[in-house]
Amino acid sequence: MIENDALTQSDFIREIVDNDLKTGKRDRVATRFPPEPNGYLHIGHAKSVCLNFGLARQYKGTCNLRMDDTDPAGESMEFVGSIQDDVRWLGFDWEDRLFFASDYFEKLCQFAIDLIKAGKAYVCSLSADQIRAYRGTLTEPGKNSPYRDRPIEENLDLFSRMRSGEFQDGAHVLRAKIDMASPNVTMRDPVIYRIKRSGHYRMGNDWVIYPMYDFAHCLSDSIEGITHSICTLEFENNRPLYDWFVNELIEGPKPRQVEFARLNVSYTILSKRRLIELVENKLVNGWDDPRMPTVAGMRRRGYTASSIREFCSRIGVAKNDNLVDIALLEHCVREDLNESAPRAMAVLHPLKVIIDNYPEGRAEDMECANHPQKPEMGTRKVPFSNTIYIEKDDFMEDPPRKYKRLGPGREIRLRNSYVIRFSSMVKDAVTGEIRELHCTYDPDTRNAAPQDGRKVDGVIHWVSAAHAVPAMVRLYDRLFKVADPAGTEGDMTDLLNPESLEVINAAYVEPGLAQATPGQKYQFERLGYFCCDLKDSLPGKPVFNRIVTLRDSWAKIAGK
RNA sequence: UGGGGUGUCGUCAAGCGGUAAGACUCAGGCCUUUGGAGCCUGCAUUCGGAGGUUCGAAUCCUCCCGCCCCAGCCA
Repeated sequence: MIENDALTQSDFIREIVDNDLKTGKRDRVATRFPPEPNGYLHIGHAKSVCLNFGLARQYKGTCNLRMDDTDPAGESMEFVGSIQDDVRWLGFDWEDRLFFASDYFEKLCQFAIDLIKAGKAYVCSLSADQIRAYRGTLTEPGKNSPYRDRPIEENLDLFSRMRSGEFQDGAHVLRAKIDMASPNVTMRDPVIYRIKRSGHYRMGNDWVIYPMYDFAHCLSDSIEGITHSICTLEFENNRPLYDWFVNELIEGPKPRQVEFARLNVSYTILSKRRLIELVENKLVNGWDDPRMPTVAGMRRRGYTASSIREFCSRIGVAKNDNLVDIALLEHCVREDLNESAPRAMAVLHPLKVIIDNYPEGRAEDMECANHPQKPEMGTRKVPFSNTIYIEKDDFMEDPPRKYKRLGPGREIRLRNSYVIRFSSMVKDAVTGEIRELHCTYDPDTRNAAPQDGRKVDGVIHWVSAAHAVPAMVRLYDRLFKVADPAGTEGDMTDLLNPESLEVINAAYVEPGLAQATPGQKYQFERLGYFCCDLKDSLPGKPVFNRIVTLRDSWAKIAGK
């Protein structure tokens, strides 16, 4: 079912894996995708999911799904559930290997005791501020904590009492004894356990001490027999620490950390902190708002899993800082939907057209192809009558030269129907706004060229006024108005695109769409791809989300 | 001014000493009952800069410059 994947792809990570296999350093590949369940997955996570699960598939290995839940603040089952939904929806399967770092708390605690016994860890009773001060700066070495040389027995006793809840939050921490003068700040006696009485979404109040990422992650990898621990570049500084813990505590084959550049996409933001902000400040309508770069948001918008996979495959994997053009994502979506989405007609901004020489009360069923290049997708019948709606944009009172649509004296083809000619227009006496158009049709042109051989260039879509179904249509656009919001100064709120959502309450769709199934995707001809909303659409009262517009070469000409 | 990483077309990204892939974007053209789709064409004499090694360098060496990450009891 995964058609477009990485089976033939290559990148520096695959080269490393190839080499580890070839030299016999490893005889299998085991990866893991380790999100912290404190938010929803976004397109950046999707890149990591595709990489980790893709590697496993390519090398016939395994990829575990592991919740990296070592800091209870902000973690919840809701997020655990959404993460599973999203990974599964993206097309990947962790089989029976769903793990939780929190399930390793007991083992991790034993590892910490091993470290203390080896004289490589100590309980430090400095305050958070003091620890910071003792750490030194980027250019100056740190100073040893006065508690650094506590006897092993005392450390053991204190750590055990930390665990049993004898001390207040923050009273003590357990630290690795490495090197306060290391030029790499992460090696300056990092904290590995802290006291936190917040309660854990899974473990309840079983624990009051929690391991830090640097300690828990590498050991979780080791426990699971991970061979290649793939993470993003900002953890490169932490690799010596990763290796230090593993070397001190693990025998036999050790996991190898490999870092790649995290994804950035133009006109959006991928920092989890910022996304949480958007949701909590109600700047968007939840994690699955179709404008969000979250997997849930993209799914709701109507993006397909395969187009997201294709995107992840096309952007590659490297170590350069990057800002991938969102146009590439949109391209992947169009490319996929062009193949699979049945066509339909919908009028977003209706302008009434009366065809004066067409018998009133008469209706004809027009046979329409569901896909112009794919006859196997069949046809459908769309009713036509003397009063139709066309798009306001498709008429201009004083059109420019290159405009190929309706105007005074002009003739155009109605898609899947007749050729009509403009006769007159009716304007509002007060506002001057065009109220309706009167046209005549050429009866010989039903799905046929005019008999006299005259050329009709323009084609516009329409819907029969008496038969069309009113629908709500939501037009989504990029969330931010600047290409690189993350790299732009100022309040994020000021950078939001005020036109990222336009709701049309009174659009008209062809009758067949009244019963559209939520999640079904269509191409509304000449407009774009639309998805019947998963949550809000009702039979007879359909709601459609615009997934992405069609490429619009007229907009380019008109914009010049 | 410490340490780690990284600089190849507008944006991603191949390239691994033998003379700059591909994709997206963009610009033209063909075709078309979607100004859609499709098809064709064009788009880095040059690889952050300067030196050097070599018959030959984006690839090796030296120096310089830019950008990113690290001083959470976050991950």
